[in-house]
Amino acid sequence: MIEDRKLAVLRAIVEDYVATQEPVGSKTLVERHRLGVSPATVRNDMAALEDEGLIAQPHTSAGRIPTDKGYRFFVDRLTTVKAMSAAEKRAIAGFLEGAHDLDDVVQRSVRLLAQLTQQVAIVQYPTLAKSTVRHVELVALSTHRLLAVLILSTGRVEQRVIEVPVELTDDLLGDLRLRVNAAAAGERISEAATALGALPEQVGHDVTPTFTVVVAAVVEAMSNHRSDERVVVGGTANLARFGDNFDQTVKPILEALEEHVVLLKLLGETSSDLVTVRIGAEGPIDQLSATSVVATGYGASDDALSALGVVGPTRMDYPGSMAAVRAVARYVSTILDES
Amino acid sequence: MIEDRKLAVLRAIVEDYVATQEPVGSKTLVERHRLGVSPATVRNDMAALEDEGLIAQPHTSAGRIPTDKGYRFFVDRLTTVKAMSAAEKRAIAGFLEGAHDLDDVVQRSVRLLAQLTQQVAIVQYPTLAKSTVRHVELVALSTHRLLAVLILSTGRVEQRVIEVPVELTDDLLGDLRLRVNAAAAGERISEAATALGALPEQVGHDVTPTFTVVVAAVVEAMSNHRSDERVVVGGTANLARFGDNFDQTVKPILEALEEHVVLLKLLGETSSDLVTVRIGAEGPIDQLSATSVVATGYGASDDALSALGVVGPTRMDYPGSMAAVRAVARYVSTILDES
DNA sequence: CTTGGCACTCCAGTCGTGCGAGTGCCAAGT
DNA sequence: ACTTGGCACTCGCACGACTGGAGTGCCAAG
Repeated sequence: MIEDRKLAVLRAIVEDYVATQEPVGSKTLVERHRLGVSPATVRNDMAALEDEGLIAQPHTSAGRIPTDKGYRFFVDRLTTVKAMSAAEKRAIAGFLEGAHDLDDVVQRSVRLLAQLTQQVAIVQYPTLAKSTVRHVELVALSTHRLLAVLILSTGRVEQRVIEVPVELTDDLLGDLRLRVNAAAAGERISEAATALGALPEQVGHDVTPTFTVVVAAVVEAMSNHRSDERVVVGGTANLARFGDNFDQTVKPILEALEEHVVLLKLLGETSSDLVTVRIGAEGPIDQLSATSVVATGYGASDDALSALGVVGPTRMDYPGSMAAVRAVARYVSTILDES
Repeated sequence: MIEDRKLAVLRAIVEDYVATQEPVGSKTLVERHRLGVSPATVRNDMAALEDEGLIAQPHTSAGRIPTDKGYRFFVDRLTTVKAMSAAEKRAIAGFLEGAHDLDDVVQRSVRLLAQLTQQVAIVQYPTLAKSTVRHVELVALSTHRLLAVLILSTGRVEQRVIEVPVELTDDLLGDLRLRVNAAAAGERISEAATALGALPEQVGHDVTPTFTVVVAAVVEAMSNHRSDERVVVGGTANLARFGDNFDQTVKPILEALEEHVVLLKLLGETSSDLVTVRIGAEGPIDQLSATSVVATGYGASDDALSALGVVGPTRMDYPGSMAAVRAVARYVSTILDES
């Protein structure tokens, strides 16, 4: 039971500090939270918590603030993801309902997430890896160039300009289109790639080079990491919550947020159905060592296609953020499933 | 000649203040710039400049800083856009060369511009308004839904999911595709829209509703403002140059930068071949009253398709920014022309 | 019209000082 | 074995006074 109270104290410290952003002392603690004990008792517990490395004081004779380890403990053991209220659910659904476009869905999700959590939101575009090829369209741009447009089941569209070695005729283009679609349509892109690879061998000798280059471009477009790498960031204005001295705290974060490759690493390690929380220096990115990341996978039906989440100061409302991230991920998944 | 010196003083003040970010006094001024006169003389000139509203002092007994009006004067009369060095030109060309994709071009341009100017860069996607329709592709998604993909000469791709009232057959789809392309391909989108409008009347009574709804969706996709409205922002970390008190200065700017609609207004009023400079409160957006915008149109050949520019503190390096903006706009135009 | 001189202003940084929040420890109480 | 009130102690921080310096405006002389 003494253990229980210690944890209650930790929870209270975290909640208070998150709310006020100020180190919290024993006295204010017992005032605000109804722990049925005196400040002195709380002080003893605090000393113990400090020994365990869960809280720390910025300087002697200041209140305590949670350490990264303390937050970790809080998140792992002291928190249950609270469900969103019916009103919030309606708001989310309503906000995402109007989207008619993949871009639109992603865009709205970012905004929504940023607004709900009052933090920086990141949404990764649905990954190609697990989607199927709906259609491949080839359009002649000039005599030696064509545009390949790849339409995927997730609604994503990839495009490539391809230089071809021979002069393009309508017949050749038609043949190409037919064969490519026959081989690729309906397949998962990994399978489509192999199916396409066999194509050039099946056609007349004269057009083999053309087939080769086109197939290569289409395959490249399929497996292109750049497309997986697309992420959208929003709510950067919420970085204001970080407090002052911009240069040291916020600037590196903004820089990291522009490195989309970096963000993908951040989101990449999330598992599908669980909300992952990475606190402070736990993450792989130095520039974000003062921030926490709450993320989760999302996507149609069973397997996760992609990920979304929020980035904020370690001092953040974890339960709230986790709930919001989870809720948005679910709604986005539903919407993607429908279309 | 006294006028000449006054202007030289103004120029010197602007340059100094931009470089140091500190109010500049008469003494430091004569030291740094070789005006052949004494501080006292400069003081007289400064008093005159202040009367004219071109400079101001934050408080008595501090140096002077330029007012918005002063910057305006500086930009209009005291500055010639300096050409980029050969090395810089090569760097720009090299940076943009690798792009093979419209998205890529835009993305790289933003980065480049942000890096060159050390400020926030904004690039608007090429406008649809003046591009022509390359191809319209219709793909069946299910029995009553199809995906319309609109491929434009700029390389932009628009897509719409359309619900159709009748069951889709391959024949119907083929007919649709044929007719729509015949009407629209090669046309500017305004003309394509009218051409398409006539389509439903030319087909059999039974499929008219289908044609109507598909044509409507395609036309909507063409004229859709959302596509014109796409802008990409980069280099927000450079807002650190603003100095401190984040909340009051930087936060509203970040907020404004996320409102893409707002940014379009900002870019929208730029003329094609000239670099437009909007200083401080001259702009239409309150939140950006402490910033200046340097922008220009860009696009293939004669008519401007779109715009790009940078946003920074009024205290910015105008000649440098103008040069960079102009240079990048030119290179992007060239590249878009090629593809 | 320029220039040196001079009195004046006012910001910014420094140094003390006192207050208050918070702590740790101890002895007494339950 | 815990809890609790008391108490001395520690610092950070806000506040105020002070001062140095940069900068100004004005004036009279060149």
